[in-house]
Amino acid sequence: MPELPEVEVTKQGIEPYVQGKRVTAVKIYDGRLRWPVPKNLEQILVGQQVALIKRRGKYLLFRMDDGHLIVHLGMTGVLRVLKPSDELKKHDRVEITFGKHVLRLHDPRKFGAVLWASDEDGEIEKHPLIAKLGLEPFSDDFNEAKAGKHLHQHAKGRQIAIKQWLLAGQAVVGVGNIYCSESLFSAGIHPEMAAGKLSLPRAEKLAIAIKETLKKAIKAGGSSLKDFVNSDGDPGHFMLQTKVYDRAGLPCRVCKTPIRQIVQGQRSTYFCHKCQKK
DNA sequence: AGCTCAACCTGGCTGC
DNA sequence: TGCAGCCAGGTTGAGC
Repeated sequence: MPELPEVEVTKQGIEPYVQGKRVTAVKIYDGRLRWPVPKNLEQILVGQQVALIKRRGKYLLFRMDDGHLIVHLGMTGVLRVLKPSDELKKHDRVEITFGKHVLRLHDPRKFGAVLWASDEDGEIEKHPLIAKLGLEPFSDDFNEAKAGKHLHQHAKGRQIAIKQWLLAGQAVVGVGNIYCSESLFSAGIHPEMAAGKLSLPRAEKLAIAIKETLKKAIKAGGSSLKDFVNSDGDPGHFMLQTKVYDRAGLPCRVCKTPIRQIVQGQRSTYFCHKCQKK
């Protein structure tokens, strides 16, 4: 599920149950995630309070007394707030208890991560996983005046296809595989164009497209994942109205030309070859 | 430094 | 039904 919108919606959903609360227990059901979950996580966390939760790219950073709990949902991770008595489900990996509520990470494919970054190891912004991330799409550094210039500057000289460049998240974070195709469509940019060919006007158009796409998706995510306390956690069946993603062969919603699917960097890309120009 | 590609892991779907 | 093969929202790390 998780691209930036889902992570943002997850953050908003769990915040009321977690912020200001103190950890009373930790259980690791299967710690073999992307990296091993620290074996002593319980020892570290119990007694510590969550000051706040920040989202950085697709990472959730729980500000604790002595450091940060880093959580990433990978491809299939879901964080839900439940009651301690709620039945464990297959693929539940880690749970953190805050008195009456537990936060459970459910992650079938185990690409997610649960890590501890102590304050003793320096600022969280300098953590190896965080340091090289691009700008936050909704930050002031990526505002209307700056965003296009930033993208233009960052793409300069790059030979890589713009789809892969954008997806890499070194210019701007949070644009996953779905919203990457969607944003490029909205900006009228062909995914195979060399990133370095991005003109300033088109960079500005792309910046707007990215923000609009993510903003709409956050709204949609909000309607698809509404009740984090619900013990069955069914996210519902909200169908995202994509313009190109997963629409291979179907008519473009603008010009009716069949949508094409190609593979770039081992990932599917969808686009309209008539609406999107190199 | 930039780029490509394999790898991590499980489940669901398609087609024989 | 069964089974092989392919695909999937992310990201790193090795190797050129």
